[in-house]
Amino acid sequence: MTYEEELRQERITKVEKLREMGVDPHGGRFDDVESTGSIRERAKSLNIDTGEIREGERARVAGRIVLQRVMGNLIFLTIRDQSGDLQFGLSKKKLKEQWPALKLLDLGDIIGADGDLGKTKTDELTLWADNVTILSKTIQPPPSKWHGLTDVELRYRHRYVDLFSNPDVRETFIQRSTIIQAVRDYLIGCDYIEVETPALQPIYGGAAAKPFTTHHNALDINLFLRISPELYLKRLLVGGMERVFEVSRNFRNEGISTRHNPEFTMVELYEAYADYNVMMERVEGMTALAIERLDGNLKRPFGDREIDYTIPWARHKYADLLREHAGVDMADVDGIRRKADELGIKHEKMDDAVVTNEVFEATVEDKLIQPTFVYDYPAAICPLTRRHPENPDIALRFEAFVNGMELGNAYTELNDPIVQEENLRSSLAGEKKDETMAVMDEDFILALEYGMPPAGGLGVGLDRLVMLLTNSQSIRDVILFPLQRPRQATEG
RNA sequence: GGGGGCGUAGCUCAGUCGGUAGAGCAUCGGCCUUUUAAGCCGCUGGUCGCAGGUUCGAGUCCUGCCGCCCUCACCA
Repeated sequence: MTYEEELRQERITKVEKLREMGVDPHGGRFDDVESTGSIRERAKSLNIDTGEIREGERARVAGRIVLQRVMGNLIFLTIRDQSGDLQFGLSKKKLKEQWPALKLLDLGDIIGADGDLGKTKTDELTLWADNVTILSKTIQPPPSKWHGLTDVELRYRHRYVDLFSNPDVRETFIQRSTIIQAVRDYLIGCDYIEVETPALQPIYGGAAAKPFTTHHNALDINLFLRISPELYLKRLLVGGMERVFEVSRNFRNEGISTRHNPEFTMVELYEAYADYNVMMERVEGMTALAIERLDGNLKRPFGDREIDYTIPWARHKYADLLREHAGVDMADVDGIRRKADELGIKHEKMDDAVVTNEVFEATVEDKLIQPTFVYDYPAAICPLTRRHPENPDIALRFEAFVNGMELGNAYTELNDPIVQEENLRSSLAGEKKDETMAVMDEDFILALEYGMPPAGGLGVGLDRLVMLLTNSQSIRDVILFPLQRPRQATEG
């Protein structure tokens, strides 16, 4: 038996001992629990004196034992719930009958207690228990009681341990919920409705990415996990749903990095009779509400930088940035190709627009630190976007960048079915076949033929928004269970 | 796929020039009714990621492999 198994066996023995005492080691319903946060708040107005036990000031709390100080017949426990930590005082005098069971408590166990509030002589707010309920006797030892779990691999593989032993991690995911709820509330406040469209799609489209493929047995057909909900949401515009959004889990069968996870969450929205300028306001608006719900601070640290989200964000034309940072004119194809040579980009077999965008990505993107809308993209790489009325080589598209990272992407949507069909039929040299946005979807074209109102559309990467607003350097720190290569069963 | 780094007790980490694998915490046993990472005494705990190689001798040097992190490439 390994030492690890021994430690586990010792705890299993304690579980059996509890059963012999007639104590259920796994508890049950435990009503009317007050959070430790609420208790701390309540205690402020009670003015409990140091060393006082306020008889009759009742409290009922449940949580996990994260620290334990046993002094023979007096035990102090630090109990952690979602809102924070609170000290329990367990005295043999008050808990005579339960004492043998309470001596079996270990770090990591989940318990509940009723008692009077007080303060110890070191002025620590304490629940002096007169009844303790064991809610879950644990058989795995928790990690280091003050370092928590630091091994990054174990943190991701055993996120549940990471969450209860590292309060900062839990706080980040609570903030994630706050941010996404703010995005929803903002859009609902703009008269949007939330919808759900297929994640299993017979044709994938709406983005340029490799899909995951799967198979439906009963229909005997191959399906793709969506890379984007775009083509379905636009069908809803045709159907007369004028403002729709979806919080969409998208799947892209591509590399993993600090900014990419194979499954990620976007909010994608479409607004009839709007355009991409309105979408810029939507990005600003949802971000501002999220910040307001967090701490209201528009100037936020990210790594060693400070990002200022004050509205309005900077707006720059794609062509202007290309001229500024690459020193070439967007219409100067030869100049762009010379620059591509300089940058070591192999562009011989690429379409002009693809080369242009390669140069843009290499020279401009990492310069866009403060929130910036880059607008008016080369039309050829935007098959789903309406053309500029004065220049058919320009598409009414913007991308939002923060800290050199693409946060969002928006169009004034193309609603001309004839042009849309042409765009989907033509593929660009230099684009990989399975990674182009130009995948023909006959039913989508048919929908457009029935008439889609002019509209603005927008997608915002919510994982990346959460990264930025919570100062998280890796997308894995804002995704609860990021993809990891599975380990053999030998791993604990 | 290229480059760099990491992998030692349940957890957090040391381990010098190649010379008997260590500490703290946790666990286990003992003392303890006001602790705050409680304290004190005693014990237990190891496939040094895996497999080879060099060597009288490898946690340490070499090769291959596995996993993770960073980075470049890839990637709306």
